[in-house]
Amino acid sequence: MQLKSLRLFMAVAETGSFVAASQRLHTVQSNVTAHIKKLEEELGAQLIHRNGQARLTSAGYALVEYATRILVAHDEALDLFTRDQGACGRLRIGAMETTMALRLPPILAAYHTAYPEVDITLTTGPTAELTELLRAGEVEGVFVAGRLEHHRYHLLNVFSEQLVLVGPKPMSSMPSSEQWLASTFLAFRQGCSYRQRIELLLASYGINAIRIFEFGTLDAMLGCVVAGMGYTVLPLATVQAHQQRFDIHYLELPKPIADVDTYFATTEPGTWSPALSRFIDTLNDSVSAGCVYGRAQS
Amino acid sequence: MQLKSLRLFMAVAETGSFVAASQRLHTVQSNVTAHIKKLEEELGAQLIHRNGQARLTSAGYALVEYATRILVAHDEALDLFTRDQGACGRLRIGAMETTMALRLPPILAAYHTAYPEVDITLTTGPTAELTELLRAGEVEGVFVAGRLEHHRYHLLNVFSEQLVLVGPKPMSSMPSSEQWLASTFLAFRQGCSYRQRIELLLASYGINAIRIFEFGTLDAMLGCVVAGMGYTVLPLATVQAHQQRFDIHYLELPKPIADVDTYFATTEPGTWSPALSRFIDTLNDSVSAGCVYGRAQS
DNA sequence: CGAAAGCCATCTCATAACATGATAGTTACT
DNA sequence: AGTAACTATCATGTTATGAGATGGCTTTCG
Repeated sequence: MQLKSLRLFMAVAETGSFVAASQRLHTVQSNVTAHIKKLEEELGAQLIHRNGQARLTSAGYALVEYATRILVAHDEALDLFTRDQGACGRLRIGAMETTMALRLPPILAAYHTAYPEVDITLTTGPTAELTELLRAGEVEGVFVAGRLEHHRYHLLNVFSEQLVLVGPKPMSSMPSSEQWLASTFLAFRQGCSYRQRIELLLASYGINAIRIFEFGTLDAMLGCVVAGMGYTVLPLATVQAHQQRFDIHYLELPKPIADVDTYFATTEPGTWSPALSRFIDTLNDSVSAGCVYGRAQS
Repeated sequence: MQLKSLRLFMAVAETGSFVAASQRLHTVQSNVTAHIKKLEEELGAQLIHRNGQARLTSAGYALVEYATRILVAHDEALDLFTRDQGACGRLRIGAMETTMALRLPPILAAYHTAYPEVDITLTTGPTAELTELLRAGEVEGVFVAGRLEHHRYHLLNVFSEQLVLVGPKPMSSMPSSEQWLASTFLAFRQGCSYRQRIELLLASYGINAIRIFEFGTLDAMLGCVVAGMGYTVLPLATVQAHQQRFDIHYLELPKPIADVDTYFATTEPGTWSPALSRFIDTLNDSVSAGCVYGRAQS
């Protein structure tokens, strides 16, 4: 059975004539005859009466229902891919906790307003986990800190964050080694790229082994900072957004360590679903950002 | 886009391999490549990652939903027509009032029990109207009295009725001409074949013009018979079934006029939908009857 | 009743599409 | 690096398809 045959069949059913059907679908009458005949052979039943006017038989009447379902689904699929604009289905996105909390809401809102038919699934996690999800194809794109290094991905530089050291009291300078050793570093669970930054920073101070406490959510972590449990490192914008609710203080970090770019990473263009394409459009509209490619590396 | 391509695509999606997909659908790997490639060209998006294992891209993931819908509908249609047994959809049947009331219920019940998925639409009317409905394709089969004479139909002799004259009092012989002229003949509306019979009978008595009162339903007609409004002609079985409720009496009519066969008329076999085929099966199971064809006549 | 017009089935032919098998190129794994 | 498994590409024979012409059938109109 061919989609073309079903289209011709429906055209005959609707026009009541083989000739009219052939004209509607820009082909020739003999073609219509051949397709209908083949359909009839496959289904083992005459589909159309040929007594003067072409009317549906009982069997044809029964086929109409299925043909309609098939062709409607086909049309929708074609429309989705070929017609610009419009998206539906599911969109699975991953993001870091901090990005999710601060940067994503307006973008998601804009996207959802524009394409309400898309079901969005959000996953949060540290950069390493997100990268793995993307690699495994369980999400269609992830917001991560720093460039991905494992595969060939399409990277879109969407945000530039400035990391700051966050503590319970005002700080005028970096805590001393003694202070570090006396406190705990609060971080997201393994894989958080911010955490790697602070480890790098501490290493430059000659501090290698510090106590680390891992959190799953931002709020819990900030609560513990306020309680004086230790320090953490977060984007400046995130800290400022939470200073109303938490009595936290920050210290700017040295430039090369402080600057972190957040990328939206996906597989290469051309593999994008319409829903994903539209999301990237929305992203580009929301931020003015450059666009670079990551390269495979062993 | 071809159904074959979608099947291969789904096979690749499910097996995760072009080779496995080709084996599952009994074809060759290069074929799978070609079909997927064509699909990708048509949709303008890469559907499958080929990095070692064949995983769906975001676009492929989006297509799965539509492909599933299309293929499920296709499978159902094929199953419906090719697999024996099973029927669904709609079945539109017409029948005379008397057939509907007495003969059809057990048959419809049996059919509905066997094929609950079929929606049955019943239409009642006199033979002439039913014939027209069948000709116009608005019903798939009709129960009519006597052979259809207009087109080439498939006729199934399902019931043999014996017509009797029905009146309000016991009769030992045919009413006299005076009695006829003094009363009314109660009949279903124009087109009822029983009515034609009585007109034939009366004509043999030399009575041509009698008063006729037309009814739409059996109950109304019987009520009027009881009230002494006139005579009517009905199948013996129908009269006997109603003698509990109505004080009616009957007189047997002369053989050639009394005997009426009820046929189930449909278009020719081969045009039957599965639902209709199953119905005819059920009919054949319910009655032991011969099977004849009506012929076209100008 | 007969002629004409419409409509569909059939046929042929040229072209396009397809399935196949072999081969080359890629990637992942050891 | 070498191997194994996988996919892309190519050449080829076959099939399927679409277009046009023709003929038979039915309906319609004079």
